[in-house]
Amino acid sequence: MAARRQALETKRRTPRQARAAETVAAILEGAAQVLEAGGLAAFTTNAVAERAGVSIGTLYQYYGDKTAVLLALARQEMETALAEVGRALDGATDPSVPGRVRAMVRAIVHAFRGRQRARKAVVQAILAQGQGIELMAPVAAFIAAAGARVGNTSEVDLPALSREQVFVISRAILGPIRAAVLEEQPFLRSQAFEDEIVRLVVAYIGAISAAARSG
Amino acid sequence: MAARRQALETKRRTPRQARAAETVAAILEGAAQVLEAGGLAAFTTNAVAERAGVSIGTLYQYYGDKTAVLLALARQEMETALAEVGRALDGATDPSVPGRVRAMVRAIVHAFRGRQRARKAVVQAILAQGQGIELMAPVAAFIAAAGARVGNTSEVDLPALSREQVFVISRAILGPIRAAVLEEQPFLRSQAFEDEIVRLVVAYIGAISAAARSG
Amino acid sequence: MAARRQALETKRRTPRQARAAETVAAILEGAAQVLEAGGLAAFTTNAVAERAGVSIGTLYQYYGDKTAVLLALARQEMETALAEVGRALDGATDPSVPGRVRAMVRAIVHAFRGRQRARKAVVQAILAQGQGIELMAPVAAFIAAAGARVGNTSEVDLPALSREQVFVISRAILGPIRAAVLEEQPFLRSQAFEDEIVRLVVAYIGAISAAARSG
Amino acid sequence: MAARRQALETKRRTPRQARAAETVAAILEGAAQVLEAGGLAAFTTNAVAERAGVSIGTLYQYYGDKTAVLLALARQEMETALAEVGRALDGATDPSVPGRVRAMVRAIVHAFRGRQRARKAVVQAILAQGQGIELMAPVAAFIAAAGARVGNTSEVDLPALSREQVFVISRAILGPIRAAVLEEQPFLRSQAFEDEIVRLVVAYIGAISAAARSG
DNA sequence: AATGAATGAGCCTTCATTCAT
DNA sequence: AATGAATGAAGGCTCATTCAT
Repeated sequence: MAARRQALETKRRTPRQARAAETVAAILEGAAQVLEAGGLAAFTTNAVAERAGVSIGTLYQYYGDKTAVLLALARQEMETALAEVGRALDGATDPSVPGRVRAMVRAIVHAFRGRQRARKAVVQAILAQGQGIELMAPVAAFIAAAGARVGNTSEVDLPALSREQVFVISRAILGPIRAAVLEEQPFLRSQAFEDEIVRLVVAYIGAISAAARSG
Repeated sequence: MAARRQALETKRRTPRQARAAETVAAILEGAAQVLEAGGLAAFTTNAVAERAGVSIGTLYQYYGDKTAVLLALARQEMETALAEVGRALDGATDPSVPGRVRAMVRAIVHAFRGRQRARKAVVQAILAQGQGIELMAPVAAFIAAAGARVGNTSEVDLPALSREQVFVISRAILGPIRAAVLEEQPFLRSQAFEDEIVRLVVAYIGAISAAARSG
Repeated sequence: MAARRQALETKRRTPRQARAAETVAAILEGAAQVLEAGGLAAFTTNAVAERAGVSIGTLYQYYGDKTAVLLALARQEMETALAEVGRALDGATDPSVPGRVRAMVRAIVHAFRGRQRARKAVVQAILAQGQGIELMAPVAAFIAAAGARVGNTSEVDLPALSREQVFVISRAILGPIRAAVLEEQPFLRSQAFEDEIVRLVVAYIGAISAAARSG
Repeated sequence: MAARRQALETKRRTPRQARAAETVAAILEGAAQVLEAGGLAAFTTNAVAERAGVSIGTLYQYYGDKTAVLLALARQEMETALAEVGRALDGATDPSVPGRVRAMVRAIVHAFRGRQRARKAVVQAILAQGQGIELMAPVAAFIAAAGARVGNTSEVDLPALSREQVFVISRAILGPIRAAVLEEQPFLRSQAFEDEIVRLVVAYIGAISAAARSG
């Protein structure tokens, strides 16, 4: 797992042909399956290649090293989740602040298509690699933007958020969910848990707003 | 070709002599130093033993395997931190709810005696091992108890907390700090960051209290 | 800290290419040479790989663990020896019972292509591993079958043998030879030794036959 | 297990006091128990010392190395067995050749006080150490002497035995028993098995005797 | 583009043995 | 005589990665 050449460029070869695109998809699917089946400990490049039905050589044709595969999988799932959050925000039946927050929380909780073990493993790996920041960046940005959107409502009067506030608000949403995933908490998908996160976030937003008014 | 051994009992042999106690201390200090210097990747049993100034055999006399060393270090630091939090709570100059929360946050932020890399590595390892829950349990219990203490104040009227509430409140404190540690955020020890966490927690407590009154 | 693996399946990967077959042969030849040169104590996987001219990783690509290499070598030599015994029995110039027994004894004594140290080491290892039975089974079966063949002669009238009788007759042949190998007795290949084993076996067969007639 | 200084001198210090004799006995008893409980794989000097209730240092005060302990145990059991065989021979109710052989076989089969696992482990170890000869020597001598005693009967006319004959006759008795022990054959203590060994030995003695008369 | 046999650095762990107390 | 903490050489084994085909 020592860093080699281009550990940050996720892909080594950009697929220009349909066949190659299939191969890449197969590899990521294989990676998710290996993770789901055996967790991080089972995640070896050879295992992924075998599960994906490609040779180990082919895997390395597309991904420079083991980490790149993991990162690519994480990125793919993150984008899917982000898109879902966006969709949830736009199509929220309840356009109030709590309603929107609830929609976001629900979308995030249900991300990763139900593969909880794989999700846990990806989170662990990302954290262990210390690459949490890069991957979290778009999420934080997204949430900051969402915060701005929330601010454009008559309900609350939200000022431009400081970096600490963006950080805290994004962790206030992601943090409890991530922790519940890692700890395999049974209430992850429960209504009560969702309620509390919403309460936390809404209360915080309210506090910021109140401070801005009075300050 | 040989029998395995239990990997969950942290210690293999309980020191009965002063010399042995020194050895154990040396091993944990060595572990912390290795982690601080090279992160998780450098954390090999041989490296720890060498840094500790003991033979690899001695290390294994006290710890059944590599993980046990890490866990012991984590436990030790956690207890130290918990004790500091308790001291901070008792001796808080400002006995108000925000004052107490601030004291807790500050104690946690400054835990691990400033060894940020080691702290990060320990957190990563604990998460990667999936043993986050066990180690976090006393922390969560502590915070829940602290929450109860807060409730016994005239300021707020806090009901008995549900498990989801205990979970969310403990993550609301620990989560942002942990994330900032893992991501090596520069504002970890800043006043602004501390302010925001306090704001988050106090707002949440207020919301719970308000809900209890009206509900 | 890692998952273990099945240790009883001798081969891990079945060679599908000529190159792989050569590698497997090289490993077994290396194993035999290491054993011949240094006995069981020198039999380390690293030594075998080096002697075989392959990397340690390659060795483990074909054999799951150290024992598997030893077992594979034992099996290979056993099969060779069995084939030779069969050839000796069929082509015995003297078709009488003593003649056939003598042919068997001679074939067994001269098995393992003269590598006495390697043979001794293999026998020791097999015994030490407690896997003597499995490997001896085909030999015992072979001898039992040979006994039946002997019975189909006009000379003797041999009834179906009990399991104890098969056991004793096979040990009566193999036992002294094995003991002589292990103890490095100088008379192992001598005419006198051969004579005595033949006498032992023939006398026993005669006694069984006589008992059957009178009983 | 590499040979060190005085691997052949079993004992390092001759006990001159009762306390020391007890210690030695405790060590051998501990060794037998470890062997019986966990086989050869569990036989480590530390385990033996612990089971014996003495410190590892004390063990090394009496036995120069690990092998010495094993050898001492083997020797002790062998002497006990030999004494029993002698008693069996003298007190055999049936003084005929078959009667005496049967008494010997029975005594050997029931040796090692029923600790079959320990017995198996000791046999394996002795064979693996290549020290089978030394330990077998007294047994072979004993059997040769017994053979001479048998010869002094009116029944058979047994000449002085050649070394090959002594070897073969002693293996004809010990070999099947040893093999049955190693392979954990269920019929080890059965009447049928005893019968066959007796038949084998008696037939062989008869054949030698007949050859001497005619030759 | 794909294959998969081969590589080898390096990790974890065991256990016989020593020696200061 | 006894103790037991400490030693450290040595060995089994994994797995990311390469490269000839």
